[in-house]
Amino acid sequence: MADVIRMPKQQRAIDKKNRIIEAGYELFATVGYFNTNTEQIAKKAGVSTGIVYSYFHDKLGILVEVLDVYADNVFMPIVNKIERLQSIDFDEILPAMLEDVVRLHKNNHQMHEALHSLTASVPVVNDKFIALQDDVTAKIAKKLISLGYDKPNLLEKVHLAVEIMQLFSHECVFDNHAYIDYPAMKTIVLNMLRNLF
Amino acid sequence: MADVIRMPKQQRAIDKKNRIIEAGYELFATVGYFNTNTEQIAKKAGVSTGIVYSYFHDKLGILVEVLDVYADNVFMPIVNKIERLQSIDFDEILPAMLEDVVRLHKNNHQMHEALHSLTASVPVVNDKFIALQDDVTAKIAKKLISLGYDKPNLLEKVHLAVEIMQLFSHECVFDNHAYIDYPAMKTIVLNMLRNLF
Amino acid sequence: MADVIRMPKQQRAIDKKNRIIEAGYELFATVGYFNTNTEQIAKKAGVSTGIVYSYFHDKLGILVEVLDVYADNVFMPIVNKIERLQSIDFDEILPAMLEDVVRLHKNNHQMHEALHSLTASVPVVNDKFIALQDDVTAKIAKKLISLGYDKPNLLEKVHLAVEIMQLFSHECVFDNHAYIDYPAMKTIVLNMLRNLF
Amino acid sequence: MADVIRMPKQQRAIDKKNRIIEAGYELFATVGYFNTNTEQIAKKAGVSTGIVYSYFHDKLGILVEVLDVYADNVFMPIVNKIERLQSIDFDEILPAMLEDVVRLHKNNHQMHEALHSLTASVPVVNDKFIALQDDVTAKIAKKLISLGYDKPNLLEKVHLAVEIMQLFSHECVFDNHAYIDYPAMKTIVLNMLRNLF
DNA sequence: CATGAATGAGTTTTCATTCAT
DNA sequence: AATGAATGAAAACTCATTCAT
Repeated sequence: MADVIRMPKQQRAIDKKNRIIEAGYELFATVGYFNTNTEQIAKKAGVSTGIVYSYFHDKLGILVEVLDVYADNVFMPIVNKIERLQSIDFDEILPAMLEDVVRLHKNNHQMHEALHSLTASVPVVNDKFIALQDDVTAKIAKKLISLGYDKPNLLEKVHLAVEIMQLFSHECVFDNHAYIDYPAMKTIVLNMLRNLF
Repeated sequence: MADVIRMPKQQRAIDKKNRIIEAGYELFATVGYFNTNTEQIAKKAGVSTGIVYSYFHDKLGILVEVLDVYADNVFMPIVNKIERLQSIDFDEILPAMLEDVVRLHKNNHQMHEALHSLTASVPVVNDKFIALQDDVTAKIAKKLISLGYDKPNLLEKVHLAVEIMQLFSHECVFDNHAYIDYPAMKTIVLNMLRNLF
Repeated sequence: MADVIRMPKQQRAIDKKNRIIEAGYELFATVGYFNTNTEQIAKKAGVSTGIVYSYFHDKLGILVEVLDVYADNVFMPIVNKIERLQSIDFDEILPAMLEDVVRLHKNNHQMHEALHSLTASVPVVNDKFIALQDDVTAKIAKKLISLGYDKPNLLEKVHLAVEIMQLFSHECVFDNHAYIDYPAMKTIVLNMLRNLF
Repeated sequence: MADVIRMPKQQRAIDKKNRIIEAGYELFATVGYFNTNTEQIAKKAGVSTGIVYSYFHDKLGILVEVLDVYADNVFMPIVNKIERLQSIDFDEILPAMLEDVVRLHKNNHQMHEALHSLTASVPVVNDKFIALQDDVTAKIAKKLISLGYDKPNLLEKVHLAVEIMQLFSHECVFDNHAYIDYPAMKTIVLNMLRNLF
């Protein structure tokens, strides 16, 4: 493993690093981490294989930064939106948030799968996922409390709500089950969430 | 890839095949499919590497049969129990079923992760997972109808219920979030499920 | 690095392992350890690159076994001969031993260089060399004592004698200095050694 | 390989070149030529990797100049001292010279090892080593003759004496053998050398 | 002159699969 | 049928050298 990794300062170098992350993102998302090799990443990014190891310690290092991008793409928009709320109206918040989660999941579901698939065998991915969930839950709960929410077990509820939204998004995106009526399911899910809070 | 694979008929051969599947199960569950090699499987099964290719087309072939075992271990007990019900009493059924799901998940969660992780990159695993979910949902729904359940969107509800139970089991097993009060969460989940039906 | 290495039991496999060691011996001797790659070793040994890693943990593992062969080729014949002595007559022993050292060095000097060159950067080689020197010195000293030698500082003398013989052999083999009259030098060296004991 | 290399004339450039040689010296000495890369040398010298190729044809070019520095550090002081002698008194010269050789070896033994290790695989290093030994031997012999020494085989004796001193220094520096009494060995070595001339 | 980013061939090592015995 | 040695393509990673800026 390379001793030192380069922190690119010139714009061109930053672009290059980002292109590698993007290429990794797409390849990991489409064929999976273990089915992607560094040469493919380099080729897709339009760089040499060597330069990859100037910017990343190793292949896993790319994954870690891809995970950060994923977090920024998928969770941050939702958290940011919640944090800008002025008042609590779950009848309004929940449908809007569910829309967002579904939409963002649609754009990133392959990456979600690819990353989730590594939690079992790659500790750093697992740790990052947990930290991300903790962060999201904590931020949303904090905001709700600051807006006056005062019922018990808020953290558990937020955690569950986020997970159920993801679960539903997952169903929508993959649409694997012919017998499922998604609009109906959506209504059911929103009812569940409404009752939850 | 081997042209023909053997359908073992003698008991000794059946045992051998099963030992390979078991070895695969344990290894895939503990270190993941991509981190396991065929030599390790053969060794753990107490057979030669060559013989593996008499019983399975390739490494993926082992995975497929491991997946079947997983289905039998995890889903079938629950489905069977439901199918033996004489009457519907959700206040009784749901807590009992949740207990079962958590317990079975505890025993098989590593395999769950390992298999789930392959849905993105290995089509056959994805297909099998979907078929399994379809089957479980259909069987439970059918039973409930036969016992007189007549509210709408039953398939969507069953599907959701099963997924939420798994989601909760997953949380319990990994216990990754220090701020979660699991008994409280369990009550919340059971309430959600109770309201669902 | 391979988890396990194979201990070949069949004669064919033993031969193969030996052919790899031999190939390594020749290549390390002629072009040096760092200028030899595993593919070259495999090719010279007439085996595939993969099989090398069945018999050796890694490239360094080959070096270690090559070192053992070197020790057997170069030091053991001399030690064995000393150990078979019935009486001490340095006027007879020293010239004979010097002849042996020169001859063996002539046959193995390239390996000597190659191995010696690694003592600085490869700890295991250094350790083996030291152990070898210790062993040779101890065995010769022990034999001399058993034959009645009773002057002081025997270990220092034996150690020095062995090193000076090697030094002279080295000079003879490489014959790098045009101005050196080797027969004359030999006489001088033998006188030194004779006076030493 | 760079077509042309620069002969630095400005002081700043000379400093830069010397810093590269120094950096190479330290790195080759501590971890060996093959375990050092040009980036490390450049970094340690405080220059860019590119500039290295303005002053040296290639990595080997650095080694060659490092070797010159080594020669200046280790052999020249001893030769110079001999050349300043006014009369021959071996009882005085030999212990003093041995002291010098041991001291200089102590300061440079890592480089000695590193360079010696390359004689087998890098012809230019071998050639330089031989030329150096020839030069040292010739200069010392010439001086002794000019001071009236007239016994035969002087070149052989000087050559041997220098080598034995190095051999002893090497033993002292590494101190690898627990059973060696170094003061006693020193006395033995000095006796040998005294008898030699 | 100087920089350090970039190249890409080369290195070590792994492993699914085959095949001689 | 069974063994496990053998294959060789492919993977991750390194580094001497070049070159755009």
